Amino acid sequence: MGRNGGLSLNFVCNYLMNSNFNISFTGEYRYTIDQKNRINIPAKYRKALKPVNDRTFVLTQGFDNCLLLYPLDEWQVVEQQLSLLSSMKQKHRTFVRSIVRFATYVQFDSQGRIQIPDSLTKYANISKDVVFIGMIKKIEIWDPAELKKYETAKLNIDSEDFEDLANDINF
Amino acid sequence: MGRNGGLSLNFVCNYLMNSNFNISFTGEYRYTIDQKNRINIPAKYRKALKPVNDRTFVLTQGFDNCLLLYPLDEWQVVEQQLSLLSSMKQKHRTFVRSIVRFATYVQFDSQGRIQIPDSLTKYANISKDVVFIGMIKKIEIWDPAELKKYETAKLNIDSEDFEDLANDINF
DNA sequence: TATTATTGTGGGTAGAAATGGGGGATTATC
DNA sequence: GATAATCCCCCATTTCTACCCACAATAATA
Repeated sequence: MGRNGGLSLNFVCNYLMNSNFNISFTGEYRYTIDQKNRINIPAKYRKALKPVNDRTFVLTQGFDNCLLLYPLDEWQVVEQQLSLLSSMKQKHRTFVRSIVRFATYVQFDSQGRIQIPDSLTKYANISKDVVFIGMIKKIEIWDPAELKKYETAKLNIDSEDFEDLANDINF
Repeated sequence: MGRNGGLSLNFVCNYLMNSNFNISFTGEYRYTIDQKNRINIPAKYRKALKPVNDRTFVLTQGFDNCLLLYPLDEWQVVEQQLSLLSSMKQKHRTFVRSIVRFATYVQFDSQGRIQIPDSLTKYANISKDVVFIGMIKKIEIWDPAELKKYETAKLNIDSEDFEDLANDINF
């Protein structure tokens, strides 16, 4: 910082490009939702969020009854792609609508919480507890019961597929 | 700005990201129309509107019995495109006419409301309630019943297409 | 172990947002 | 020119939400 509280250009550049902020989202965390539909975002995720994002995520519907939380800049990539789809084609319109329709900009408060719209808690069957799962560039939010349901359903997934994929990515 | 004239980090970040005016239209909101045919524009959309637009949108017919609301500057892009179509071709003329003919400039009042012409409420079957759906660069306005009708009709859309599209855009 | 910082959860409150309605100015219609 | 219709600005009320403070639980540190 400059001596009078102003920011030097070097400082800002370093801050913005600094590598602590390339940290990805990993791990699993469990939290509770309060009466005002607020949930805490795991501190690790908050710390991993680049400052350009200005404490904002985009929350939307994912597949399999979970919610997806994108850092603002990651979401803008998605949007960019979506905007390339033609609004003349019925199929494309429907697709864009189904994704964007539930997307909400959420900025966490000074306590680190975001508010979840009713439509999304309903979609994900969220009532009391919530599980965060880091997915590298984005975050999944599950109701614990839904997650379990999904897991047991997928337990007998062909483990060869799994191995194939693992090989593909050099895991 | 900081209290002593220095720049806060948030301010700098916002400035670098071109402030909050790159924010797009997302999410879904429900409002009611009043006796004077006025509807509130969701505060989030108003905030996302660039100041150059001077509180004005262009309202017109969309596909699927919904209305479309373009920020003025986005509409100008559309007009630009339309003007490239040949006026020699009958098909083009019809297309241009069908879009432009119902386009109305609307400026929201100090309460944040716009007024909807009768011809458009009639087209979209709007009577009492209204659903706004953000579509990134534009906004759709639906009558709830029409929307539902449309949704149930599209429920049996090929879900493979859906997954393909989702894969394409890395969602 | 004692002490301090951080994190997660609860709740109150000022200000913003949503909605309804009045009334003057402008425009349209006869 | 008189009347009606419409638009635009203002005010009022209720609902909602962003922001604030508080505090317990946990983690970190001396």
